[in-house]
Amino acid sequence: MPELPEVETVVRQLRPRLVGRTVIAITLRWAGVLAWPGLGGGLPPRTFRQRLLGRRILAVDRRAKYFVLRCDGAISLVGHLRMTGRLVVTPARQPSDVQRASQRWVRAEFQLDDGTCLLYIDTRKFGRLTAVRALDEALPELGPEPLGPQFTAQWLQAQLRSHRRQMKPLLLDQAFLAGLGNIYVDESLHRAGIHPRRVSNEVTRPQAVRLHRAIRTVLTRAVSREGSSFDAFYRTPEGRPGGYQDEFAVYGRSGELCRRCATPIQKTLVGQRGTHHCPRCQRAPQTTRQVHTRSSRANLQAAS
DNA sequence: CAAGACTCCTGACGGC
DNA sequence: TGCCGTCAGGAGTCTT
Repeated sequence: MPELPEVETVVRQLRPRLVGRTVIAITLRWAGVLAWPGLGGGLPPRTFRQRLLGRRILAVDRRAKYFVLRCDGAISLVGHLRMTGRLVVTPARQPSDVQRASQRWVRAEFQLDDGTCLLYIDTRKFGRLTAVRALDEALPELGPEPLGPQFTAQWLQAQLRSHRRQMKPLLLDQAFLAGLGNIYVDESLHRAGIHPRRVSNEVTRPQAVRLHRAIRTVLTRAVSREGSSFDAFYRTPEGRPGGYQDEFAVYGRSGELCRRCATPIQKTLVGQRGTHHCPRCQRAPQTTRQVHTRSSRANLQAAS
């Protein structure tokens, strides 16, 4: 599922093909793709077309997991790939085999002035598109970019202390830190040796420093490998799978052995999310129940 | 403020 | 073989 590294890859590969192009026609194959939260149900197709037709694409950027096509006339085409969204540029005449196979999942088509076509493909229909003048009309509250200058170890430590939330859902919260998803949160927490249920204000200073470095390392490596592909869904706009899945330490490895300590990786549910961790490298926080129940006290005595 | 439930959607997969 | 139920998951919204 596209997270920061995947969207960054998409944006980098689309940039040379899109910058300078003009949108000359738009076909919406599924109007629901415009249902944008926080914009009164999203733009009517007519408005969406009016805002974009004839615009020249000036830049292709990323913010969090959103892609942003900045156009002249101060209009931006903004979108989210959610689970199964893809963007590809096809030479209109000769779509590749991959593109032909995806035909039934094409939700929007943008014809460009050089004869190519930008396709927005999305099997599960979770992805969305919109067109706005100011970016903050479309984007919800977002935390800092984890690869940007604002994300420092000091900032992270202060923020962790000022919240009292489980680490997994906190790092998934885009208003806290923007761009991490299920995969990279699990990978980062493992690398930092922090249990996904650990409460944020109990994370020690050295752990916060390690987590900061882990997030940066994991994301940077994942970007350099063009993201992660482990199912049929994520492919780069050039049709290649990413390579970072080869480096997964925990994600999708439940039952397999931790590469650091050879303990079997566990899969659990944390905040309604499938969560992978190593029970030895990432020690579980002691819950009040564990501390106070009679049975645990008996266990402790038995153990000692 | 935190956390859980529920929703959207469809392909994949397990069970029989 | 084929049908059917279940699951996955980003993020918004609603409830506890």
